Amino acid sequence: MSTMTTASPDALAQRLADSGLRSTPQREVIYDVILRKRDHPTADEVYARVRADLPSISLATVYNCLETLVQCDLVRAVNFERAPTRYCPNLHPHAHFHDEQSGSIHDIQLPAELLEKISAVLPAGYDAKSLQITFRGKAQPAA
Amino acid sequence: MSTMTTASPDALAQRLADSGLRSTPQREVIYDVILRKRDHPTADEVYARVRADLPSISLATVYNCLETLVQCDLVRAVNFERAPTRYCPNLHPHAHFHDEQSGSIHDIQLPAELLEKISAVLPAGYDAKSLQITFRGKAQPAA
DNA sequence: CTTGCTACTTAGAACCATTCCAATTTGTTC
DNA sequence: GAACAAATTGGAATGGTTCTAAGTAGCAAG
Ligand SMILES: [Mn+2]
Ligand SMILES: [Mn+2]
Ligand SMILES: [Zn+2]
Ligand SMILES: [Zn+2]
Repeated sequence: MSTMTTASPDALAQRLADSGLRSTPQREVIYDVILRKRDHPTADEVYARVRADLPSISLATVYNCLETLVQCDLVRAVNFERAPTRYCPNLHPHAHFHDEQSGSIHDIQLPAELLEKISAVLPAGYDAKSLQITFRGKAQPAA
Repeated sequence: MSTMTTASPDALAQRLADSGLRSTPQREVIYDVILRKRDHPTADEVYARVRADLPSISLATVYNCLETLVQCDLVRAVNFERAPTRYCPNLHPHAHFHDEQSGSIHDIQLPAELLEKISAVLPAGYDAKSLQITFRGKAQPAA
């Protein structure tokens, strides 16, 4: 299978190599931190978590590594309004639900059938490379 | 009819009064500028256009007035990634297509039927107040 | 009218997520 | 293990937006 959606930590070295990049402790720990707790942390939150393992890492490196992971398609960057960018390890096509109460982000699975219907709404001449769908409202903690 | 989608310039004074706010030259010109050219200008672009009529307006006032218009539901604020906020006079529910070549934003009409299908994808317990749909890609100048 | 009250505007400082920069460190290749 | 390239680092810079404090303008009694 060619598209991997829940990449293992080991996939990192391979992906980096494919792009002519090196595997470094910083990149490994950052990727690991994002895979482990599958919320949608900001760069600052990643920084805080990574420092447990790498106390001397710099925030600039966190930004650099996150950018690298995004380029390598191992992580997605998602934005809500003008709030700090968040990072998402879910590579399936999915929507985001932003809970206004808690500030938390929930992934919403999207049936392929629906994605097609949405893309079909584009007039001729429009060629969409990406589609972003964001809900905002109240989310009950599901039982 | 209760919901107005292409408000006249005169609607402004009424909407402001409804919220206990005053109609000012700055608010009138800014609203007018956004209605006239229905692209999706940034605050800076609004500032540039408004200065033709009000050369001494300040950028802070532009931000203040735009915020007021958004609160009064006369204009919508839309964000693309972390780029400067853009302002949209189209109050119909619609998606946005961001043309990567030109940087321009195009409104995409959404059938109510599709909007329902999209909202239906939310699990029980999720109550969405707003939905944002953004395409990104290449758009041919339609004939 | 005038006085007082409040809303509004203004210039500039502050904010803050992110990017840039120059210097150092690290890893890889011969 | 010298040479070279890639990556990391701390700190400065950036830039859209918000804040602050002072000034201005419209309105409501008196
Ligand atoms: Mn947010
Ligand atoms: Mn943009
Ligand atoms: Zn996600
Ligand atoms: Zn629009």
